[in-house]
Amino acid sequence: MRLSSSDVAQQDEEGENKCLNSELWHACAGPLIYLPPVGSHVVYFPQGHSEQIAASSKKEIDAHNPNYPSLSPQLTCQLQNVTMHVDLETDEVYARMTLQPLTLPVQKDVCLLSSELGTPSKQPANYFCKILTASDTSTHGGFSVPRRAAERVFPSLDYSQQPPYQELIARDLHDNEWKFRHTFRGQPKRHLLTTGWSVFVSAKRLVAGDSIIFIWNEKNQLLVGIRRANRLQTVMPTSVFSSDSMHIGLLASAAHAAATNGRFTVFYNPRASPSEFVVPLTKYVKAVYHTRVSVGMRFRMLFETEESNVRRFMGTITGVSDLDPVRWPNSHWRTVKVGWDESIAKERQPRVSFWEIEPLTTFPMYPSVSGFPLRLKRPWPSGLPSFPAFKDDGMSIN
Amino acid sequence: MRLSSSDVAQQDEEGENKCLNSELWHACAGPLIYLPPVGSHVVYFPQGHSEQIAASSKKEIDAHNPNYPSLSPQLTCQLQNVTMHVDLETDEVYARMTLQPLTLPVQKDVCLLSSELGTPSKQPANYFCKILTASDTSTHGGFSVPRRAAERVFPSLDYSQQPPYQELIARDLHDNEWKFRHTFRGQPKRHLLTTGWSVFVSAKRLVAGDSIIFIWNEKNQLLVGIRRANRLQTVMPTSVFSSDSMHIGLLASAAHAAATNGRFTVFYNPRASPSEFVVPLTKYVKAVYHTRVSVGMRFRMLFETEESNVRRFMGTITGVSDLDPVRWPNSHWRTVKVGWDESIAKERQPRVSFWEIEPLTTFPMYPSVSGFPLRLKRPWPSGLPSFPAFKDDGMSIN
DNA sequence: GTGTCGGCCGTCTGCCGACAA
DNA sequence: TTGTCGGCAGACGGCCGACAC
Repeated sequence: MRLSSSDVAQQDEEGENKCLNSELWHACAGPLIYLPPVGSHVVYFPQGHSEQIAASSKKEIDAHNPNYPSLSPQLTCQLQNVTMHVDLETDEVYARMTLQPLTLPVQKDVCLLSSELGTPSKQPANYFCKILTASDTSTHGGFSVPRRAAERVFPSLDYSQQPPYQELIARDLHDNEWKFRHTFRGQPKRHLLTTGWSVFVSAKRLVAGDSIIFIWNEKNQLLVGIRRANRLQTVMPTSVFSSDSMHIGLLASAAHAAATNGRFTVFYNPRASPSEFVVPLTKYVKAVYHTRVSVGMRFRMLFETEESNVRRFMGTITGVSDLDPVRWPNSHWRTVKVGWDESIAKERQPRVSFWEIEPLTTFPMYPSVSGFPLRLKRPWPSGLPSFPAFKDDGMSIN
Repeated sequence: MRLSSSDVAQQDEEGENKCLNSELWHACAGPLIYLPPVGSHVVYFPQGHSEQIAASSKKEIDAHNPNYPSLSPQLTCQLQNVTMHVDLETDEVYARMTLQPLTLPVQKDVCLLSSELGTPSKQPANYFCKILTASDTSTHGGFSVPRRAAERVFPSLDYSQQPPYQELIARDLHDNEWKFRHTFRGQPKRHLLTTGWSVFVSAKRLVAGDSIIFIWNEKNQLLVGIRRANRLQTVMPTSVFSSDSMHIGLLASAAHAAATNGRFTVFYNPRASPSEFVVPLTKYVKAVYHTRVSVGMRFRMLFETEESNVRRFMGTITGVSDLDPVRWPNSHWRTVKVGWDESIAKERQPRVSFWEIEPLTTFPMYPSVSGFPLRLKRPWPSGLPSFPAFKDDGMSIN
C-alpha cells in the first residue's frame, strides 16, 4: 500500500487550506502529469526548475547568472509533501512540493524493489475535453457539445419533452458552482449549453482555442475545468521581482537546504513548460543506470494530443551530451539529442532526458560489454547520483 | 549638472525597450516617489526589499527563512542604471535599478557636498487626479469631471455651441491612444466625458475607488494614467515560484554581488508597499549621522493624500530599536518607533526610518554632547554604513 | 458643484433553426 | 456530426436632464 499524493490535494486560498478535487486537477494538468507519492524518493533538477522559471517569465537565463558550484545538478530528495493548487486568477494548476535532500547513499538496488516507476496518472473515466471554437466563445450563441461526449458524460435527457432540456450544475477547482442549461435541439439535433454558458466564458476569460473539460465522477458530480491554449498568460508580473533574482533564488534555496540538511519548497506548473524537474528516483535510476542507450538507437516517447489524449512519437537518438557543459556539467538533464520521425514533430524538443524515452531494444538490468555500453561505476561517489552517461566525446567525466 | 533618471525612462515590452513618459510615470507613482539619479550613491536595504516582496505576495516572511550573515543590512551602492516601467496587464508602475555595491570606504563629508538629498520629484503642473465614484465606473453613464480640474487641464470648450463639446485624445504609459468626448451640459451644467469613457473603464478594469490622472504637458499633449485603490491585485501568481525562494533570491542576489564585486538588479514598485529600500546616500548619511534624534522628540513626516497631494502628519518618537534584532541586527531600517498625533493616522506605520522623518528641533551637522546624542564612530569600520543608532537598551551593539 | 437616478433610445446579447462542410 | 450564419426579441449600454446633498 502506498501513500498517494492524491489524498493530500489542497489549495491555498486566503491563507486557508481547502481540499481540492484531485481528479479534476489531474484532468486539467493533462494525462502525462504524474505527482510522486509523499514519502517517496525523487531526483530534483535545479536546471529543469530554472527552465520552468525562464519559460514562465519569457526570459532567457542570463549568461552572467551565477552558477552554484556547491549545488549538484541532480539532488536526491525525499518528497515530504505534495499539494495541488489552482491559481485564483488564471485557473492554472500547479503543485507545491517540499523536498528534503538526502545525504545518505541511496542503494539503487533497493530502489528498484519499489514498484513506483512514475507511471502517468489515470485520467477520469467519464470525461471529455473540447477545444473551444469561435462560435463557442462568441457572444452570439452557446456551446456546442460533441454528441458522444454529451451522451457519455452528462445525465441523459428526458427526450419526451420538446425540446428536451435539463439544468446542469458543475463545480470547478475553486469549488464554485456553474449552472448551464443543457438542451438538445436544432435541425439536425445537437447538444447545446445555452443559458449560463456566456457567464462562464467571460468569467474564465476563455477564448477560441482554449479547452474545456467536463467530468462525471463516481459520486455523480459534474466537474468543470479549463485549459488555456495561450501560454503567454503565464507571464510573470515583473513589477516586483527580477527574473535574475528568481533564478538565483531557486538555486540558493536548494543549495541552502542541501548544505544545512533542511527542506526546501518548489512549485511545479505542469502546463507552463514541459519541464518535469522532480522525477521519481526509481524511474531515474532505471533509465540512467539500467537501460542501455546509444547513438542511433530508436525509441518511442509519449506526448499529449490536443484533445488531451496520449500519443507515441518515434525518434532516433542522435547524440548524448551535456546540455550546458559550463554551468551544469555532469547533469543528466536533457542529455539525449534526438531526431523525430514525423516532420510535424520537429517542433518538439530536440533534447530529452533518459527517463522520458522508451528505447525500442531494451536490455533489462546491467549493461553488457557490446555495443555502446554505459560505463557503470560503483559504489557511487556520493549519495547524489552523478554518474555521467555516455557522452558524444566518449569521455566519462566524473 | 546632474544626470537625471528621468532621462532614461524606458519600458520592457516584448523584449524591446521603448521610451516611456517620465512625467506620467511620476504622476502615477505619486508625489513622494523619488528615483535617485544614475551614477549617484545610494543605500540598499535588503530588509526593506524583503518587505516589499512580502507585501506583494501577501505572505509573512517565514521565520525559518535563512539569514545571510555575510549580507550587510545596508549596502552602499552606486546606482548604475534606473529605468521606469509599467506592467502591461495592470498598469502598475515600477522601476528597475541596477546596483553596484561599493567596497571602498565612503567619505560622508564628501557625500554631504552633493546637493542631492532625495527631495520628492515635482509633480506635473497641469494635472488632476480624481477618485472614481460608483457613477463614474457604472455602465449607466460617463465620467463627471471636477469643474476646476476640467478648466485647468483640458482645452477650453467653444461655449458658443449648445451644448459645447470636443474630442479629447489622451495617451497612456503604453503610448496607447484613448478618445473621449468631452462635453458641458446638464442642469446645473457640468463637465462630462461620455463616448469613449466606458471603453477605457472596461479596458483598464477600473472600479469605484480607483483613481484617474489627466495631465496636460508642455507639449500640449493630454496624458492619462490610472492608480488602483485595491492593492490586492498586486498578488503574485505563486503558480511557478514560492515566496520563500523569492526572499532567498533577493538576499542571495545581493550577497553574491557584494561578494564578487558584481552588479545586481532590483525592482521597485512604489505603490505595492511603502518600502523605499533604495535611499540616496546623502539623505541617509544626513539623517543617521548628522541629525540628533532622541526619544520624545517631535517630528513631521510627509504622506500622500487620497487626491495625490502631500500632507504633513505630526508625531512623537517613542523609541529607537532594531526592527528585527535576530535576522537584521544593526540595521537602520525602521528603527524609529513613533506615535501619531491624529487618531486617523494611527493606522500608519508604527515604525519609520530616520530619513523619512523631519525632526522639529534639528541641530545641523555633528551631534553635541547634550540630550540623547547619537554616538558617532569614525572612521567607519567598513565601506558599508553599519553604525547602530541609539537603541532602547542604550547599548551600542556594533 | 457633483453624485445618483428615472427616462428613453439604440446596440448588442443570446436563443432559434437553416444550411453547409 | 457540428461550425457558422441570419433572424428576432429582450436586456443592457449609454446619453439626457432632474433632483438632492
